Amino acid sequence: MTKPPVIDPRRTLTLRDVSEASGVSEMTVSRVLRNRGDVSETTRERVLEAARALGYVPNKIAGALASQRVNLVGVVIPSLSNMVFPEVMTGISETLEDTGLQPVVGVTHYSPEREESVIYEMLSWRPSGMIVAGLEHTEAARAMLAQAGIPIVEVMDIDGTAVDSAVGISHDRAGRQMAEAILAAGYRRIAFLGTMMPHDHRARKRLQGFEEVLSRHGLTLADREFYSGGSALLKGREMTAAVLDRSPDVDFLYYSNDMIGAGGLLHCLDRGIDVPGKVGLAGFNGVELLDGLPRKLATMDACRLEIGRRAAQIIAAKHPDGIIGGEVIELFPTLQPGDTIRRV
Amino acid sequence: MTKPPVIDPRRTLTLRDVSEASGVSEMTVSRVLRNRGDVSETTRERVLEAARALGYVPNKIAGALASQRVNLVGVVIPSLSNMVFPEVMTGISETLEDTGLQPVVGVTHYSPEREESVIYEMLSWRPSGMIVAGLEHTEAARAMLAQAGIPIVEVMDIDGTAVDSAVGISHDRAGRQMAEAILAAGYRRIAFLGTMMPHDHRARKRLQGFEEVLSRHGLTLADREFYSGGSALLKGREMTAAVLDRSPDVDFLYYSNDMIGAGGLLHCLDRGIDVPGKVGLAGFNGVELLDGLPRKLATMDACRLEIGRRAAQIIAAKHPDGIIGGEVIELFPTLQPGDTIRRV
DNA sequence: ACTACGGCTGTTAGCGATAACATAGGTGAT
DNA sequence: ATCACCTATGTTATCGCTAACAGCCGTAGT
Repeated sequence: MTKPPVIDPRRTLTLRDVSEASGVSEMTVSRVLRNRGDVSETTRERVLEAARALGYVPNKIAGALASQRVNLVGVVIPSLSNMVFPEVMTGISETLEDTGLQPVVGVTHYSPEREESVIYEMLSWRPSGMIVAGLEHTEAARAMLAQAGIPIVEVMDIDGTAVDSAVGISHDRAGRQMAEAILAAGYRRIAFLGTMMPHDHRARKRLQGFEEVLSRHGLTLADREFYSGGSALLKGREMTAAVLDRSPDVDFLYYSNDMIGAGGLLHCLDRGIDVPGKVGLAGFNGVELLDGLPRKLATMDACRLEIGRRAAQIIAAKHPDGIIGGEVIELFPTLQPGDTIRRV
Repeated sequence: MTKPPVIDPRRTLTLRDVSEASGVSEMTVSRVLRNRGDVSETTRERVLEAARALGYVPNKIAGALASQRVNLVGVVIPSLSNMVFPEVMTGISETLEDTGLQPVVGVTHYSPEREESVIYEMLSWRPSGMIVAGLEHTEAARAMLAQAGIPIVEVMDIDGTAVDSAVGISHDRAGRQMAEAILAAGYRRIAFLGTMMPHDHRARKRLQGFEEVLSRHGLTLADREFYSGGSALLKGREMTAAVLDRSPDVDFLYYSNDMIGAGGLLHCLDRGIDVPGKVGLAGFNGVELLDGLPRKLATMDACRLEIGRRAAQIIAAKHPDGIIGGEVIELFPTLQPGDTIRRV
């Protein structure tokens, strides 16, 4: 009664193969495999058995086309290698886990053009939502996102205009806050050490806020040093050495991230410099790494995990297709003074 | 002559919209957008203009279904947070960039079941190839991969049987090599400090090779300490403290990764322990971080970038569909003695 | 002038699934 | 016994795009 199985063993299987093997219609197989609609227990078992025996893997491409539904969420981030985005990813995955949605990551390397093309590629797969780092995008990218008809969440930063929703912290405010704390502790000759990346808008905004507070107190940066590429820890050491060499009277080093801050801290300890007495230090991000250092670096956590979670929640909530207007969620980082700022 | 544009502005655009807007057939639009087949210059421009004006984004789902081609490569890795896989990813992205192929990442958290389901999900999108970390998978996962009819590359490890191709190093050999070097330097009371993860097969194989060399020299591990979760740097400190406390006569600490090794090193330096005179240390991976430490930790690089590149090359090469038999590429890590093993 | 051919465009038929509706039995209420 | 109704299954028509082939036109060769 069954057809002879003279089919090409290389050919990939379809619903039809399973349906023939189990003697029911393709539709019923589809129902079983998706757990949707009523199917009798005996049929269900027969179908599952056949599917398993054949090693059938559904074709989601066809499924998505037919159902106009895709369980993918695009996540566009600048980099995977700096510790901060993986943590956002963790928050996203965690939250999406229970929703049937799945994150798909794209990396832009801080290039707006690459970001545009990554967004284009992703949208062409018609995801259920998009999470994009930052508020700065090319004109075209913004337009695509706005038109896509799906929930868009821009994360990390809220200083600017969101396409739809946004979850993040104010980096400007974070910079100010750190400046206040440093000034309150009595430091006055302050240097900045950071990345050279022209498209790291968040670092830029922090510095901006930072400098503004300084200037409000009649101060300017005593020195500044930039780097790009290479081992951040090592760069932190080198930059710190350079700054302290060049400006021996500097009494505070403000780093654009914890990794170079940690390098600077190690350098100071090596040199026997009194921290935080003679020189204070502070970074940004609150990375786990800091816990293992000989002394705890002052920092400000960027709420990375929480940002990922909230962003994913927004996507998941809108999933059922009620196009609600975008919401902007501001999170507030806490200052962790650590051991590298004088206590007042 | 043109239909009144009374269409729902929310509706997502299709080829038909562009075709109507530019006055040519859908097929011609498709040809223009894919740069395939002959299209006159004037038509091409008209179409591109229309597509741009409308903000049309092609539907790759439909495209993939029709053409039976998907430009995606699935990459399945255990984790994003430990520095080693992001680097593999970098090698992969880099190499895939010129091929029109695009990596899609899935994370398993070292869980075989999760790995199986990630693989299933990915295969259901019919990617052009798969890159999977490790050689150990569930029965079902192996079967799916083998049946998929696409190039499969298992990366990081070559001690075992590959489903198709493999690119990696022998962790067993790496463990042996490190043991030889340690013994050659005269250390005899050796402790191991590592992760508790039952599914980190590569760490297990390294330890296995390591212990075998010890036992060939009539030795066994003097102590061992395991951890899971938390800040690796901090854990490294804590574990090291514990071991040195418990077994004060230990003269070498072999760590399963550089991060905890670095923590251990910092601890020893804090305590003023003579490294490498009284106690030697070694890690594994060759992470960039080490460059910034006060002293360079002995390690062995895992060829991560190169592994990513070679794996991607294999996928790209097979892309045109000649199902060549699998190849196994062994890379050879080099021992970097650093400053934490006595020179002989 | 006739044929051949290459450049350009259109037509037709799926790709493999699912939504929506249709149908065959059984069940319970009246 | 009749009808309404629910369960379990099948049928039909897309989804948006591309492969494959078909057609038209102009130019060049003979």
